[in-house]
Amino acid sequence: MLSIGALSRQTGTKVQTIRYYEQIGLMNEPGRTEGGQRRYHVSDLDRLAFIRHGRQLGFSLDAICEFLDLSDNPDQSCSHVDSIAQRQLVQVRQRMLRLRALEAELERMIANCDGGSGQDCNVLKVLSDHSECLTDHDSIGEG
Amino acid sequence: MLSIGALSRQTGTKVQTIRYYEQIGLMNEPGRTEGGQRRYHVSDLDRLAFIRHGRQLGFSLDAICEFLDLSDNPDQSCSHVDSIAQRQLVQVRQRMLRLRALEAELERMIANCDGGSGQDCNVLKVLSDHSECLTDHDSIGEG
DNA sequence: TGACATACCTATAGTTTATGTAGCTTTTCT
DNA sequence: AGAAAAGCTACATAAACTATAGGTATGTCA
Repeated sequence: MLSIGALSRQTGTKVQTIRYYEQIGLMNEPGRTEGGQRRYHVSDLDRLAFIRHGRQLGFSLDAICEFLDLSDNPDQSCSHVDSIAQRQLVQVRQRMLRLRALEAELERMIANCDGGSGQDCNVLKVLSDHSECLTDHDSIGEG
Repeated sequence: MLSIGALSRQTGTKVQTIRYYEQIGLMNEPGRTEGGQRRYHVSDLDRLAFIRHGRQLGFSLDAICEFLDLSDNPDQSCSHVDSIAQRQLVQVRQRMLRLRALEAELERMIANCDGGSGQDCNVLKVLSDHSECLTDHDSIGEG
């Protein structure tokens, strides 16, 4: 049996966050000691690790909820889950492209700076460029 | 001159969000019509597009504020610009590293998912197996 | 010109995903 | 036994939006 602190340490999740996940129904209510402290099973640890991993990959708690549902009743089709992951991958790739542009611009600015003359800053230009982003307007939140 | 709705459509930003950005000082207060409606210049559109792209890349509004400062006062002292740019560059590179790891994982997830039943859904497998995960533990929020 | 739909306005409250704090209780360690 | 560490609830705060209510402007079509 694990205390909430043990769970916290082993998953890198704040204690409060674990309680929050319980509150919103993402984690099951665990058993309690006589004195009222939470005690978890290893399966809870797995579930929490799953959730955190999903968050690290950028999935919303809602999406993770769907993953967990599928995992709880594995007879359903997983195509929906798959499409969520696909969408996430598209976003990740778009972000990388933009980051590369931004990296180049920052490097250029820093180089110019060393040269000592007055600089022009194109940071805004590289990221305000609309040409390659017609498809992802709705992609800030995830689904 | 663009209405707030036009700005909204062209950048994929909710009208409320644009007003929110104005409220917190990220967007300048635009001119108004006689009747009190906001009217924007194309430069506002660029600025907003920049902000949205920055957000899509995971930068906080604070960080975006710094970028905008660089762009607004390009004749600031070199050392100031340089230090901000350096710091942001570090962030950008960290972000790219993380995204590369995520990309690999998402690819792994999606591979072999034929939309069949959840029994052998790779997405779920990848999410529950943390061992091959290269992403670092504390990297969920942004800097 | 006038009606009407649509877009816009302000103000306020709610959402998501947590994190922080206060004041008290339980567990654990020596 | 007594203290320190960890846990408890409840409430507050944060960032970055998003929604709603109730009213006003604007633009278009007859």
